[in-house]
Amino acid sequence: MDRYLRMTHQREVILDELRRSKTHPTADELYERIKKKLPRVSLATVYRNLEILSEAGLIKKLEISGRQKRFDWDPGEHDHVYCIHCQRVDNITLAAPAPEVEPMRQQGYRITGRRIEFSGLCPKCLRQQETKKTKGERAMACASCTTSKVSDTQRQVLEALANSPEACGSKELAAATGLEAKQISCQITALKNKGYVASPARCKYEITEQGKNVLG
Amino acid sequence: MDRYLRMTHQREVILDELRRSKTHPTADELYERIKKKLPRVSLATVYRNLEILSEAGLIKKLEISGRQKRFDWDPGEHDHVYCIHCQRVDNITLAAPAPEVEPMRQQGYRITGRRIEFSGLCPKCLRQQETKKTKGERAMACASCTTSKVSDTQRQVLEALANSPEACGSKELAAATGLEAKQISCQITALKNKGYVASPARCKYEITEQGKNVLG
DNA sequence: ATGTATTTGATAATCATTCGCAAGTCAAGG
DNA sequence: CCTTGACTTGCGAATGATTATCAAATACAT
Repeated sequence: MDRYLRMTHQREVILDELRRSKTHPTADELYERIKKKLPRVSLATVYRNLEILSEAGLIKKLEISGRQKRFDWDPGEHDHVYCIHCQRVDNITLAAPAPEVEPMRQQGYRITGRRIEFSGLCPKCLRQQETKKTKGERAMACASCTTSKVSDTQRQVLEALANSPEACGSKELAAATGLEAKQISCQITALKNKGYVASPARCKYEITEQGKNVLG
Repeated sequence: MDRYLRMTHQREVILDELRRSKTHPTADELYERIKKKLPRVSLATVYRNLEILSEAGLIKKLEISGRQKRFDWDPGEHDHVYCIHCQRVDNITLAAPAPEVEPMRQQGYRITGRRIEFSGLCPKCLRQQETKKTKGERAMACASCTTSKVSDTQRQVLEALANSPEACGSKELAAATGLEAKQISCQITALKNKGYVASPARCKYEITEQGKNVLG
């Protein structure tokens, strides 16, 4: 005897919206889409219902690496790949149909679930990566904090800042440049030292006049 | 040319403390232990160094299901089980030595990593579960919100509250009773309706005189 | 229709983790 | 031994994702 579950309008829309998505959206992404149909929904409602629906087995909550959880309209058992660059998650079919079992109750555990998860670069990010020939930039990133001229990476960051209408955080810069958040903060520090970037508020950055000259 | 890595005292202690732990501690657990040796360390330092050390490949960051990340002194490739009840994480050895591969670049992805993760009940929680014969309590939990007498689960929660010297949150109650957080909040609501529990502050609960009578 | 358990919206709270900053350290080169 | 500049640390405040609270609104069996 399961707990009673009402089919409210918002519940319906949430389920419907998830089912029509080919990707595995986060609660937040789903919320943005649902707002278009139900402008008054609360983010909490989306979270609540995703939780309830996955408890009821109608959908599945994916706890892939990373911060945000994603949701899958298909509650059946299957595995995933995620892109370490853009965080996208896709289904994947294993070559060996038999996953693998282990001596039941290994170490005294009673096993009730298993999860297999691959990671790598999705086609899109792969292409992007190849055209950018990253060179040894990454390891050198922090060493370049004091050189007077800006590196390619720093130029990228500066350009992103120049294009932003207002001060933005490192997350946005990471998204705009396609660089890792790690790198961003390091580059920001370097750029601040050079006087090309200013921080009007904590965690917010903007390009200085001096910085614009570098780009120009 | 890797980035220059200093071996500071705190770095040393953090690495040492992780290496001597048989389990896979969270940053927070590690912090608690390290504080005993270095009373002035900052939690941020622990996080920072765990991140740096795992980037350097000296340790490994585990992104197991759940909120907190855990750390493994063994950076070699191996798989894990975690207890869905107490969150403990252990190593596990697979029966089939060859996990499984899939047609490289499936769906256009360039695969660079894979993770296999089992879940279940650890020996300790298994025993605890068996002695408690949970019955159908769980499904009925919310339906019982209005019955006048308290359920076994509610009694458990009340006892935990009675034992607490001050008002406590649902997380603590979950820990004290071994129940799911979900259930706790439901039971708290029921107990508040009955007048056995009061909430002196948001998210904090305490037992009322009336509640104590029920227990007595 | 009606009573009532469930659900919603809005918002505050939580928790794990990260960031900014100023002060402190370290190692190599004078 | 003393500089120097990159690396680190402690601290507190900020972030981001998710969850909880609570009064008001709903949906459903009867």
